[in-house]
Amino acid sequence: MDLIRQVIFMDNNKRISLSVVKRLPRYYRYLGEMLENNIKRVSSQDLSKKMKVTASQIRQDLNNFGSFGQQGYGYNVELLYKEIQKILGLTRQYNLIIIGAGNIGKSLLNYINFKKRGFNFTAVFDIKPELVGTQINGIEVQHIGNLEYYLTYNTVDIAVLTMTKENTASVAEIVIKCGVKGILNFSHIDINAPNGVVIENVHLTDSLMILSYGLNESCGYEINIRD
Amino acid sequence: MDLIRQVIFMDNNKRISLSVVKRLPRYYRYLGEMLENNIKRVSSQDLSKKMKVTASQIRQDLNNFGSFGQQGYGYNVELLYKEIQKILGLTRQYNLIIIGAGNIGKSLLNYINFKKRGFNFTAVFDIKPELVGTQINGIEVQHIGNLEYYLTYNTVDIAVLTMTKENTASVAEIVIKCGVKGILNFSHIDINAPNGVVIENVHLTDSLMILSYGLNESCGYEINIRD
DNA sequence: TAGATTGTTAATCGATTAACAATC
DNA sequence: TAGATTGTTAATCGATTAACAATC
Repeated sequence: MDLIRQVIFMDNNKRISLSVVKRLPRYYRYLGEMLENNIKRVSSQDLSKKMKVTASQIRQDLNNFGSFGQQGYGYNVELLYKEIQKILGLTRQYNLIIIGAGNIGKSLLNYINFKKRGFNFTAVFDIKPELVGTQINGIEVQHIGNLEYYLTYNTVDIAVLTMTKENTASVAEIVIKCGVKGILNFSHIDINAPNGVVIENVHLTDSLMILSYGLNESCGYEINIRD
Repeated sequence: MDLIRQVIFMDNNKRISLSVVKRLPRYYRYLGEMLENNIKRVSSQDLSKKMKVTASQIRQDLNNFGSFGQQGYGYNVELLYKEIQKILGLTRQYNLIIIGAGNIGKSLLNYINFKKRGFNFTAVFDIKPELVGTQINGIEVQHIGNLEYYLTYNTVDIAVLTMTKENTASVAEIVIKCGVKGILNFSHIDINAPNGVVIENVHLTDSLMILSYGLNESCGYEINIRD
């Protein structure tokens, strides 16, 4: 759901559209699988068949960031994998906090893959007094009142918002004020973010509604969605 | 991440692009809020300011489905809300099953809003024997071996896949074979679906990677993403 | 009626695909 | 070298925005 034309400006004035950026994790995943299967090289055509995109798009996408292939040969899988890793910023570690120790918050904390990728949860906050002091996957839940203090003395890269939508606006304000530059928003409400703050929304209800639309053949639609 | 050009064909041969469909839940949400606040009418311009999209886009989007406004007046909030509800197929109930009783599966089962919207969980399956027979929010976990039998004798609209990616392909195959037409896929792998089956992917790792890209200012990017 | 705002056509803009020269 | 495949430019396609006649 694009509010505003979504672009990322590179310092050399070349614009990388969000459509391109959103495809990178998928390339990264396919290349990772090939790497595991000991596949050494891949042409844009090979990859296009596997991924069901055009070879043209793959080459265009990659060439936004540099020339990683070789004419007549294709791409070295490991090299390209590592390049995309760098482009995506996955060579560093990130500190994440969760605000809202409900069910979704808990599942994220227990999801082992994030740590493997360099996304480390360092703190959890909740508004409910009865949750404060309890441990989730080794992290003690703090009261939301501590949030601002915590942010002042700790570096946080990404705040994950899993609280009710009523509190989202005020919490987002604190988090942004304290310099957090990335927000993963699970609450079903929009966040007003200034430039320089990146927001990713995960709206499960929206996803179900889109499914619902697709399923609703009673009104005569024929469906052909993929994403 | 569009694999294939994403369109939905209406029976009158007009194509509704997925970009349009994906915006509908957001319109629906804003109209719902207005309704709660007793706002009776809204012009495309009013709405465009609130939602930070162009008025033109709103009118174009809506006119894919019919003429719901009135010149010189705008749109009746309640009427438009109900129209979008109908378009999205939210006037009926859906039966959902969850395959994978892990943390994400559990949080979805406990998420009260789905029921309110007509999305009812009717069964849960898992491969782990120790989980079978336990209750989650009043639903007994069944062994995955029962899945095919269950699908044969019960109507299921949407299967939510929250298991490990290793089992996703085989489970998806069963589910599709048994006639389930909607899949909400949380596992980090692509599902090969035939025409007529709608898939929504929720790839949390991808979302984090996109955030990571946006945060990575060290390589000189200036960021301006919204979604 | 006059003002406002839709529905819709036309113009623009951006993203995808095709084509091909460069070159490994 | 000959064949393959990239990087990149040009062509196409689709989505967004602008404009305005219709009309409430």
